[in-house]
Amino acid sequence: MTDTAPVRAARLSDVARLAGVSAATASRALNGSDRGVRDVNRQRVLEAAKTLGYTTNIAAQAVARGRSRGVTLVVKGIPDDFANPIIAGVVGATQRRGLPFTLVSAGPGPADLVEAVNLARSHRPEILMITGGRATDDATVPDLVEALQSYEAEGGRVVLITQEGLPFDTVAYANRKGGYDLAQALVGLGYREFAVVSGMEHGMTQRDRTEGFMAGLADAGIELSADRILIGEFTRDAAYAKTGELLRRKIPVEAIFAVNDAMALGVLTFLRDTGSADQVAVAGFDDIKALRDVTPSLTTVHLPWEQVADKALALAVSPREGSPRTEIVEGHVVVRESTPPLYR
Amino acid sequence: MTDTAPVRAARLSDVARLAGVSAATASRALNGSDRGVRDVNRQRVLEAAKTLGYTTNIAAQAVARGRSRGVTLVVKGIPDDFANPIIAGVVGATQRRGLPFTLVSAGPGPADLVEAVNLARSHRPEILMITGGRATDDATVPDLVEALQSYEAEGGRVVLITQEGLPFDTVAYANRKGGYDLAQALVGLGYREFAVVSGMEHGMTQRDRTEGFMAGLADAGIELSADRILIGEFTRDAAYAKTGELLRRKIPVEAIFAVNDAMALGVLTFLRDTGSADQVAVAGFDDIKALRDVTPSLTTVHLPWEQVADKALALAVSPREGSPRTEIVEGHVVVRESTPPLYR
DNA sequence: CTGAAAGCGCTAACAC
DNA sequence: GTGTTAGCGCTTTCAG
Repeated sequence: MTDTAPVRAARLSDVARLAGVSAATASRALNGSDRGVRDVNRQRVLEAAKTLGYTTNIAAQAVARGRSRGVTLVVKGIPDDFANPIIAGVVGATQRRGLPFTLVSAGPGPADLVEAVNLARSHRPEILMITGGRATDDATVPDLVEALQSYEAEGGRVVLITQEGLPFDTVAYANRKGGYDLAQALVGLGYREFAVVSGMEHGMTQRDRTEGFMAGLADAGIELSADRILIGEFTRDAAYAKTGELLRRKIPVEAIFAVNDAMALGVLTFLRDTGSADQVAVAGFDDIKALRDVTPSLTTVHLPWEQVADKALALAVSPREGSPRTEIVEGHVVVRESTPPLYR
Repeated sequence: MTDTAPVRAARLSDVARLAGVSAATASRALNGSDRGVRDVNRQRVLEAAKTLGYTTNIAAQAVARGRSRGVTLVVKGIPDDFANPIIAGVVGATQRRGLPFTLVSAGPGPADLVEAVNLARSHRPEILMITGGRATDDATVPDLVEALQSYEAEGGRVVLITQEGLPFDTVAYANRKGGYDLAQALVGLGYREFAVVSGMEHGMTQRDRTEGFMAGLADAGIELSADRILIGEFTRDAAYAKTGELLRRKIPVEAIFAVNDAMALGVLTFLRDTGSADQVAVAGFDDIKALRDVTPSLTTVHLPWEQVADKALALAVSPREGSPRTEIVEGHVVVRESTPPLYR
């Protein structure tokens, strides 16, 4: 039988000894970015590493270097079902650049984000990215900003995705404009009576989308009264429920705008379940891939997800500038079957 | 203006000094699992840490301890949209237990898995989990096994999810049984003429599901000829295309079994696009949440995703046993609208 | 181009 | 209980 006594993993010094060089040389050959190792030695080291099954001890490397390579992404609110295109994008983008990627997931409470950021900080990554919604009335924002600022002061880079308005490099969506354009498109299709199904009251994303939508309507001479804006949770289920509430109130509605696709799906499903699917149009926001096969296909605002992660990473690896930069990613309206032209 | 000179992050010794204790005591108060610090001192340390904005340097901790806490998950084949219930499950399960979670994503090639495992190894995590499909003819399996074995020899714990048949603790689905039960259920509904849309030829998962399905048919006296089994990629798009091929061949088909839900969606969409949705039944496998609102709702084999991650973690934290354990997670057939009873 | 030596920040015996 | 003293495995001056 094989001996089961815990063996220690091969260390750099083991590799060095086997290759007949010093640890310093082995280090340079294996991980050092600088050149400056004779080819013979480099070969020897590489070979020794292979026969020993050596893998760099990243932690030790991070301690010695003072910082660990790659990006750590903090995500607020990982959904159990729906796709998170941002995570996928960042995973892909880091992979393409050969950067190690680590994910830290934050719990649902407002304070959880700060906690998660501190956990992420403890990894001392070169790049820290944060994504996920934020409430406008979030009392923990100062804590968050402070944590992030110390982190930058220590030499790390911070990029926010979606978290507009904080003093860090940011990639954000043109939520307002998307809402505006969508409203105009729907009016162009002939709709006049609208309702909005939105998420929690203080969410920035939904607020901007809703405001943009209202502005778009206003510019077409249509006013959206407060009773036509339904506030619930940011989920498909909440949207499903809210739609029922709306219709029960007998408010005449030709089209419902849900502030994201997941919610639009809830609206759509409610309408279908109650047999009113062909009487009320539905539009969403995001254009998530997982929904491309729903029927009727969903009119929505397409967001170029792939670009988001790339832009974020580009910001992160470029030298810092005096003041924080914000990259706005614009979406565009995609009209599909869920909002057929309305002839009156 | 504030000074921009890179400040160093607060170290444990800084905290200790401010609290008027030794580094050892500070360490014990902050991170040490043992008790043995007077309450006064503990308070002092905690307070000092807070005023200094101290966060543990995880890397240093890992070096000192020889291993880093938490689980690293290696995922083969992260889809565009990140709709991976296993990842979500593991994120949730680790979070519930307060364990740090790290994700390493493997590229699409067979050798990429080994590479990703070695990257994961270099983090020296306590627990290494691997998920994602494997081909039966994968030539890199020996390398994978070797890497994983050295890792265990070094004291790490390995748990495989979905990757049956390797000498490590494993959580797997009852793919064969699921296929079998589904076949029986469909026969019970009155179907007799079947086709299977499957993924790459050498995939273990799809092979087991297909074999189980065929066995289920066989036990009902139905044979599935080879020309009724379509092999393509493991994606919605491939399934869409393959369905077209199938129908063009004029093979009489009453029901199509797609080996996973994503592919079933492709089948469904093709049928809908060509107006034959109500003539051919469709069934999938997985019961992924994102598809709960498709129409017609999809008959499928429900897999208890939540359990998978929990079981995997339970295996990982329990002491190792002499021989590798395998936990089989069973699914159950859920009949929905996509396979209405067929009266003949 | 290479090696010796001094840390990186933390933990873990081992004394007191 | 608490402090002292060695390291953990790697990188990085600094000499040569």
